[in-house]
Amino acid sequence: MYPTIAKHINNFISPSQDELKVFTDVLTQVSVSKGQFLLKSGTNVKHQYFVVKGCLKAYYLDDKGNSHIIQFAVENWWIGDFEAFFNQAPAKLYIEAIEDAQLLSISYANLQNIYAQAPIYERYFRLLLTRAFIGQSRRILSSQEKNTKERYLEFCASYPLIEDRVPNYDIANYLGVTPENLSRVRRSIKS
Amino acid sequence: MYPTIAKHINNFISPSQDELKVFTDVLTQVSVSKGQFLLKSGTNVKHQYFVVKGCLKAYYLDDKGNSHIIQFAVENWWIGDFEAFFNQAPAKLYIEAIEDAQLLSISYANLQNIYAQAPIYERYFRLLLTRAFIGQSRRILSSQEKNTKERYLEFCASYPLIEDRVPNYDIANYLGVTPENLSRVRRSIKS
DNA sequence: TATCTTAATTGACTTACATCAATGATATTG
DNA sequence: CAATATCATTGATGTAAGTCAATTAAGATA
Repeated sequence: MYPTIAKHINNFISPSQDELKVFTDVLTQVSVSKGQFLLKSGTNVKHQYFVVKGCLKAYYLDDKGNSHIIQFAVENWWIGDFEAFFNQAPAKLYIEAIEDAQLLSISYANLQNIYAQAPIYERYFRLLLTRAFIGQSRRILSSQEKNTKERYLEFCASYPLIEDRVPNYDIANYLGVTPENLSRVRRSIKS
Repeated sequence: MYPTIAKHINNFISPSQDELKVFTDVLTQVSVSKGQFLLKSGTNVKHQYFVVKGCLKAYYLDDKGNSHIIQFAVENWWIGDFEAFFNQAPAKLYIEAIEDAQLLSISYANLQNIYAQAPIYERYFRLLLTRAFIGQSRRILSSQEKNTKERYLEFCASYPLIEDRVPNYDIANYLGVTPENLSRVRRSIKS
């Protein structure tokens, strides 16, 4: 049952068969085609999503109508509007499929039940969060310390799987620069 | 015993008296005077610190010799080189007292014991991490979406307690701008 | 209080990146 | 395959913020 996510969980914790079942039993399969939305700003956030197959982006649309990509997700990543999920508030993010995607979703209510039934998952999400927190710290540092060229190279090194699956303007957006600027930077790298 | 941190813990979880004791029993009191270091880059990171009194900053010194403030901490905040602590690796950060400070420290080994003895603390740190993760997400978004003036105003609104305790050049550094630029921005706000 | 040090401000100049506009390259679709 | 839309690249120009240098203000120390 859901071998992909089971394997992922086993990378962080060592649940018993029963504990594993507690988790996988409440998962639901979800599919989205390229260009479609898994979540839209303003709607209620009931789920977090684990990517079995495909590629997605999570972005914020600001007052001026500019989008800001918060996160990409490929296989074995969790994605969602984490803040809204945690606070059970309306979404501030859009989540859109960059490729056709298959996901597993878990609801807020089910996750709370899991924490009660199998506290080992407190640890699982604590470890996931730790990793995500460290990743974000690096991103903040990087944005202050490095210029666009360095950040782009770092991005390519850190996300070799993602780089070729995501259009350039999305990478530029993620890095917080214009596609024009990224284009020039990429040319300067080649020469 | 350590009422400050006990109160903080009770904001997130509801431990029994015994569980609370498990935690507070292993805490150690630490003091640092203004200008002194709680941690220096390259040293082993054995502890995380809870601020009972005072104000500190955590910063990274890059290859070019520029510092980048990652975090400020005042009363009731945890501070440390979280990545190094988690990976039990040498510190990349410096932690320096901006005001004379009193802290409580917890060692890595003790924390692992606590997780085993009182798993409720998995939850405590999961919730702390969740909050910190959301805060970082906001900081990343803010740095992309907003100009210096807006970010400075946001900083003042978000950290009213910290603003008056931290020198301007430290705030500028945290925001990722020069003190000169922040000075001009502040003037433009007054008028 | 006077002295010394450190921080904040201001001015002149430079630069990295944004913006606007046009062209070239790739996909997508009838 | 041609037509059309979308994305990437290139050029010209504007601007926010950086850098360097000097001055003023505020703390610290004797």
